[in-house]
Amino acid sequence: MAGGSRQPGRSVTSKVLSILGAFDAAHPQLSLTDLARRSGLPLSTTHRLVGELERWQALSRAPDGRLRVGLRLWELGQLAPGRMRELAHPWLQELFGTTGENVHLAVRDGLEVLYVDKVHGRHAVPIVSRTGSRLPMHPTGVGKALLAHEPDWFVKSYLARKLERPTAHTITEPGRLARELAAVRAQGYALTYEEMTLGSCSAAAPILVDGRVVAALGVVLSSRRARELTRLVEPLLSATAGISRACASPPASGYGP
Amino acid sequence: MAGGSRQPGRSVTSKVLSILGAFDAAHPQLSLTDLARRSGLPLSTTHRLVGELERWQALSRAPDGRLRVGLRLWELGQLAPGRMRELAHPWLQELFGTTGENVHLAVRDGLEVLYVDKVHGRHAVPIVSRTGSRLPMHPTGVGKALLAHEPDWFVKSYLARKLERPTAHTITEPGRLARELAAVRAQGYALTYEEMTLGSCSAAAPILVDGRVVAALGVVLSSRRARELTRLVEPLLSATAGISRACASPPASGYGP
DNA sequence: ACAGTTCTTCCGCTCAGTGGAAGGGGCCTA
DNA sequence: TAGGCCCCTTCCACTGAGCGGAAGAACTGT
Repeated sequence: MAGGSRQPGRSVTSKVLSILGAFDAAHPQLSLTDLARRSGLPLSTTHRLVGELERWQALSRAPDGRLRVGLRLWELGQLAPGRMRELAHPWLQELFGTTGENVHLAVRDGLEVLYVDKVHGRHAVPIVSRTGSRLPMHPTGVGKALLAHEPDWFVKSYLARKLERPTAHTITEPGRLARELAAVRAQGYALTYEEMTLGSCSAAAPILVDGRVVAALGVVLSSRRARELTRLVEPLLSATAGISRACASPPASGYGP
Repeated sequence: MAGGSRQPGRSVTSKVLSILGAFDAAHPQLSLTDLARRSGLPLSTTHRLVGELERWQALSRAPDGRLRVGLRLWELGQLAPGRMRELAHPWLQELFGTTGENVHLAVRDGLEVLYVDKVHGRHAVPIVSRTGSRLPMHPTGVGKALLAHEPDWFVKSYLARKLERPTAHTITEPGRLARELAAVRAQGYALTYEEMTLGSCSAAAPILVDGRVVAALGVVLSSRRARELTRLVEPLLSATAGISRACASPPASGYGP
């Protein structure tokens, strides 16, 4: 038999998606063989599919011949629900302007926070989060701000899992975390002290549109300057208020991230 | 016959790509039927493929049930060759800070400019270009800056086509445009006066890495303030120089847009 | 109630997709 | 120069995944 033992039950689409899914922040470019390995597809199949994807510029080749995500996909990604990002960006800039600190916009996706926008200075800062990266919710400022406003059942099921503990300061004890979240909800913003990364602390606040939390805005700074954090809260809150207002007014339809 | 007259010679991959390709800036969300129409696929086929794409969050649904590009594709797009964008962004911000005007980063893709980054104030500005949008080269500042540094054969073939003429000020006469490009190359930057959009003028300069032009930086402002344009050239050039330096130093590999 | 539109499901035929294997090319070390 | 190794590309005969027309379900407006 020529086809030998194929792998039944996998649609072509799922194969294409396996290929695309093989790329991530840690592996932004892959050789064909690596790609086949990571996607779990036979080399020849990968080869053919990659050819088709390349023709459409969904994938492109680095100078060294390795494959990477193509411009066309970037372009397509720009169409993803992004009015929020676009509207919010000027505020991120303004907040960056007044504070001089790294500013982030993030949304919840599943059980993680997805960073959707970022403004930072050009001087080398420890890169905790790139645009497009994901982190768990409980150790990050934006994550706590988002989680605090989720319905009870959601928080409960979040807390019920085994929580990662990236640093010794991470709060993972369910009772304490629940109290922390209640405080966040009450005061309208979240603070973190080295809960995700040693050396960094942050302040974050939720952005509400029509009473629903759609995103969170966060500021990160070096933990040596932790005491300055409270001074950042006021400009942070005025930025989130501004964004909320901007999002609330226009013809409401389709706010995602 | 059950299959009836299918459409042979189109791979599943190409169908998936037709579906994704049906989305563009003018149609960021589509109903299933529209999607089938625009992609040229039978409704039932579209339906099935959309289902698979949705499962992977490559597509998602707007509150009204229409389909749009999903978060997952945005995330994937963030992996597209973007060191340049990332490195350059702080300079765009700085340039925006010193000039207060809309700042763009663009690359050439095919015969068009693709806007890859943008910094603008929050006050209503006529949105000429969104991140991810395309425009022809000859009427835009960044386009002229990029085109001026392409090899002769490329420019020749560009000029040989029928050139769009979005406004009465657009330069489409090949001889005049060629002279204009020579001037741009000589002085190191390009200026436009209402050549793309009435009411807007711009200045733009190329970004060189290892002697190759990889992108262009542009500033747009209202044409009422056209005489201020020349004052923007110096900060513009210092920004492009800064970006060039930043791109040149680190381990060179894989600069795209 | 009825006509129009959009979405979803069904099903048997068939050809596009499949993946093992073999062939080509580059780059080491001996 | 030969041999070993890895990665990429091409080939081919089999077969089940994909196909799309058609029927039905779910809305919507009149």
